[in-house]
Amino acid sequence: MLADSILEGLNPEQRRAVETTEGPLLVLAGAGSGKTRVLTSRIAYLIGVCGIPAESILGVTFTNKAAGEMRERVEKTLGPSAGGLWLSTFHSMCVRILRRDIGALERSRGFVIYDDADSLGICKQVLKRHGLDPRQYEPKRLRWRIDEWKNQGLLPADAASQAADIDDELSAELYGTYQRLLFDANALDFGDLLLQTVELFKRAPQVLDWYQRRWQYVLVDEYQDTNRVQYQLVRMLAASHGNLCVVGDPDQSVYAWRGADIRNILDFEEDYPNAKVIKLERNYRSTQPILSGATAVVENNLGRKKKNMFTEREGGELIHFFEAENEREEASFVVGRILHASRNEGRSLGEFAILYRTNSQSRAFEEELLKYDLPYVVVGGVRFYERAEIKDILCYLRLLVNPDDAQALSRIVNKPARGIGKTTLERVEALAAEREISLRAALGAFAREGAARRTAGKIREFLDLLQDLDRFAERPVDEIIAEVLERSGYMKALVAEDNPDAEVRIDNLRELVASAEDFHAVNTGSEGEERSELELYLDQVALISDLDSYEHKPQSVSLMTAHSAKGLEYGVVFLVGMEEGVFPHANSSYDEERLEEERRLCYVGMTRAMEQLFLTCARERRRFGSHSYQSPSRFLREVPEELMQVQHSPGRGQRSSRTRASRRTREDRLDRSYSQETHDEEGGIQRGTRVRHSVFGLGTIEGVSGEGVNQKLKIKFDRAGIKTVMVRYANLELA
DNA sequence: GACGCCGGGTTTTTT
DNA sequence: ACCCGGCGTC
Repeated sequence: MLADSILEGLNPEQRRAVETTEGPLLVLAGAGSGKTRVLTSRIAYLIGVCGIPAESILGVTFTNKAAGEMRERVEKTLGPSAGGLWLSTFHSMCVRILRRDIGALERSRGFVIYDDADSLGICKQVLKRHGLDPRQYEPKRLRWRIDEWKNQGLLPADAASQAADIDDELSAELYGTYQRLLFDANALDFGDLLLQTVELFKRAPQVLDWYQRRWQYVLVDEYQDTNRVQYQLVRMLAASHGNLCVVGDPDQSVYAWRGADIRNILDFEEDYPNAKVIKLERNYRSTQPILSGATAVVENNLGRKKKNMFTEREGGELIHFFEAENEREEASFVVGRILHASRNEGRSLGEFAILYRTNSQSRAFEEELLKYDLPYVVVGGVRFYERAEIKDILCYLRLLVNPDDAQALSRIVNKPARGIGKTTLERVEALAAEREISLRAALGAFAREGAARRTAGKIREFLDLLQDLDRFAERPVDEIIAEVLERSGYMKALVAEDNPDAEVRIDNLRELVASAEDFHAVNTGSEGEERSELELYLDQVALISDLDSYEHKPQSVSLMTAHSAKGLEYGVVFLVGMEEGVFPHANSSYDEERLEEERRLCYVGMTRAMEQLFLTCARERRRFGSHSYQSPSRFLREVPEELMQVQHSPGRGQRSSRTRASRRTREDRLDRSYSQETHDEEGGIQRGTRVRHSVFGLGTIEGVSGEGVNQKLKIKFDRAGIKTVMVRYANLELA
């Protein structure tokens, strides 16, 4: 009965992938082949049909979002019997393991997780301690090198023994110092979460044994994106029983730059000799021209495992191609098509996605969407938890959990300004290094011994503040944050700034408090946890990505990089910026392997489309503030001509007939309309002014930012709430 | 120690 | 064009 309902609607290959429960299994799942469905059905089958307890199953994905969706779908099929199932990302799985068992490595379970910025800060410290000039040996390069080693599963000693030249030897030594500083701060960086878990399993076999017994069935999603450490981790976990199911698509491997090793999936059959292989080649997503076009592109990669993808969605529109004069025209074309299709084809805005190679490309499209008041969501870019003000407050919180957190301490020691500046901090850091004590201890010591009376007083005040805050550590997180904002004087200092920029930051902090309230509300159920709410909160924010919080809004256009779009699908996709140097990216254009990765990324982008796919490029584009002229992407030439249909600029003649002169008039016209609009608003713009917006109605100006044509207004509308609009597009009237 | 100006790098993709 | 860090001035 249950078996039937789980297997119902699966094609023979999918069904086989679900029913082959024992032993190593590789599922090669092409784009749109129902991979997630297979994974969730398989889990449901293991629990509901084979009678495997949910807690014996481990499912690993790359994003929290994917894990959450999978859990949701399994629970829908099975109800409460899915409880105890472990579905998580590699990173959060490792955090949970380490929180429980890192004691076996003689480390404290109360470690904090360092993000990229913290790691970079440590790198700077390392260079300082080795007396190296950061201009000569760049902190970023060191950070990158260390990350690379960690992705390969190498500790400082391994790195040193493999060093090929003097430069590598030095770097390996710096890596050693880096690890010591992390250790002293009781911190682990992203790479450590994986690396130290492998290390734990190596050094404490009884711990590994415990997890091997616990998880009798291991599933890994997006296996083509695993790096060497993740590979080792999976191998260790599945070693005793071999019940390992990995799902992936070599054609969608786009994270080699982050250490992903495509060999992991290509060599699976060698690594696990009795492995079974199932290919899912039937595409349920895209129409024929889209699938054929995308496949034609990726077939230009050499050394690729051949797949024969097919779709039953015969017919369908050809792939549309549009070449714009510049990025403004490109954006205007895309948004024009969205307007047209949403009005005439009855599509909701949520069915459209604009995909690009780099985050910086979002801007032109955002401005154009703003112009027509079309709601949109940008995924990625500057992440919420990385904004300066948010990080500041999180650093205060981190210090409540881990007083040794040197990065957190040095970040907030003078935020808000409290008279403990750079010079003092440098002296304290030197003292900490010299006596091998924590930064916090060094602060105290400096106040007692080295500091001028004035400075000593300020340091004491600061240390008192931290101590004062400590008593809130066990309270709900939103309350702790509120206390920090209040008692540190952080909020007061921001309010005193009294400018639109500070107001945005205040809003962000309010949002932080609100999201912490949510966390508290959701989290109150899990009482039995021995870890405090604050600790759980910090773990979560450290591992959350922008993509995780991306909710598909049915009434908003989605904007994101092709990388972020992996695993998602949309009715209409615009893959924009198809120019040499942009896509493929200039940095990847001269290396065959990297170029192939760009090509796979193009394949990923194209296969996100279900019914309509638009490829666009611009002849001219502003980059780094100056003009650049690029030829159309080579990937465009790789799409068979008969699958493409050239679009022409709306309201204008054929491309060939367009002359410089006619373009000139157009630009003149645009220029005129801008200056006119700006002129209309002159003198009327300031806080408190009442204005009327054609869509949002009456509102009060709350803030002004930007200059000239880029001037933006933050307006509190009586009915529509607070919105930021660009003056030149908003069509405002004084009310 | 705070503030402001200047110069250089930046935009590759992110758990 | 923008952001950040470094350096000089107050």
